Amino acid sequence: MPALTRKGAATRERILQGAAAQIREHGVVATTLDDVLARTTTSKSQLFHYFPGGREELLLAVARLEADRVLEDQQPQLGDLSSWPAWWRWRDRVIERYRAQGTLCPLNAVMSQLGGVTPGAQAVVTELMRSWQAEIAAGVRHMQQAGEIDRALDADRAAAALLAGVQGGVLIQMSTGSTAHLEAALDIGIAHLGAGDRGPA
Amino acid sequence: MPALTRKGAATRERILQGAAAQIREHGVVATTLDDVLARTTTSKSQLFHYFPGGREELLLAVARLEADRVLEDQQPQLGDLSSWPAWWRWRDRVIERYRAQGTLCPLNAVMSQLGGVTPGAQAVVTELMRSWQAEIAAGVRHMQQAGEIDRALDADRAAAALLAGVQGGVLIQMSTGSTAHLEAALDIGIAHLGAGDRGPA
DNA sequence: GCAGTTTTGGACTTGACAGTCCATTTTCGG
DNA sequence: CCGAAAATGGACTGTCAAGTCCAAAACTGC
Repeated sequence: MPALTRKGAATRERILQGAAAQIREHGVVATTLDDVLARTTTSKSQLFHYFPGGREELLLAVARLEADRVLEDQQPQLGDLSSWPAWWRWRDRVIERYRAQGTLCPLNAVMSQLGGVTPGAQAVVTELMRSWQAEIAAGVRHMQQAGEIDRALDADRAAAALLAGVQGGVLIQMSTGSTAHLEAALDIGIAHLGAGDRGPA
Repeated sequence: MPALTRKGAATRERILQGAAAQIREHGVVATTLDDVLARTTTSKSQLFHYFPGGREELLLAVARLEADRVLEDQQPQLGDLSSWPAWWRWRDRVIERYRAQGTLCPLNAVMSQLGGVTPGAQAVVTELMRSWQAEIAAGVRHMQQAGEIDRALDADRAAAALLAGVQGGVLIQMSTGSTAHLEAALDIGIAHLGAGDRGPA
């Protein structure tokens, strides 16, 4: 890839964002390169100029974008799990986020397109899970420091279980449209950390 | 659809099973109708004869098949959650099942292909989740009857959370290849029901 | 303002795959 | 057996989308 002019960088970005938007609206399967071009008023040669790997490379770039969004959308709550009310605020944020997203999960869709095949695709999700879990675990440790959670608890393991609950809750929501499972997983998961039942709402 | 001859029924079944196998091995995206035909030594006209809706109808039929497998593969353990050792046996069974399946989840793949678009597709998953959760909840209630679980616990809600944990654990395994999250979700989820830590292995 | 590099437009190639059609063979009930 | 209904083979079509290519335009540094 040659050096990028300011104009070039802008075009590349336009294509990327356009692809992400198109996928969010219509799903991966129904998104063709021509759709993206039409939406972004660019041409084939440009797309392949900035994404020499073609569709696959573009999809991977979109996956990275979406993975970042997932964590950003949970901030600042996720980064500050330092009191029980803060935990419940995070819970509300997560539920609200996915309720708004509806039954279309761009990341999951892109992933099952790229399949376990692509090496880079796995890396994106693995890294997302890693940092997500790390932030939750940090919150657990913080609460342990504060004496709010039993120090005997394995913070990483607890975070892993809670994360799994969230993932599953979202997955189920994709199919059923209901956030009931997500809510149950979060409520019970957090309560299990030692928060008792939900305190002051 | 006209009446099915015995031979006809056999052919239909061969196509269905062949499609399922092909998808399990190569994923949905990489599975074409011609692949299925080649593998099952059938012809185009047969496929469209038995699945007039073409690819989409076939995919949906495969989804139903796989959904059934999911529950069957957990029996008899899932149907007999009547003691703590039984719960842990179920846990082991689930983990073993998904470890064996590896990083390819036919059902999830088929679903994100059919998207939230198809009405029938959602129904398949929704029904799967419903009965899965019902079986878990039945186990919880059984344990409550036996005095092993606090009767104040909401069985359905607990089952929902546990199910979400399992789903998420599996989903994460698809990407990372590790069953760590699945194990954590099951261990902590079951322990939370009141089993304390894992008893006699 | 010149030379080299980057950017752009868009026509063209290629391949693949879903779905159609019809003629032929097999099965089934009576 | 016999006629109707079902099953089968496989060639054919149409479409659609990914990716290639080259020549023209714009931009950059000097």
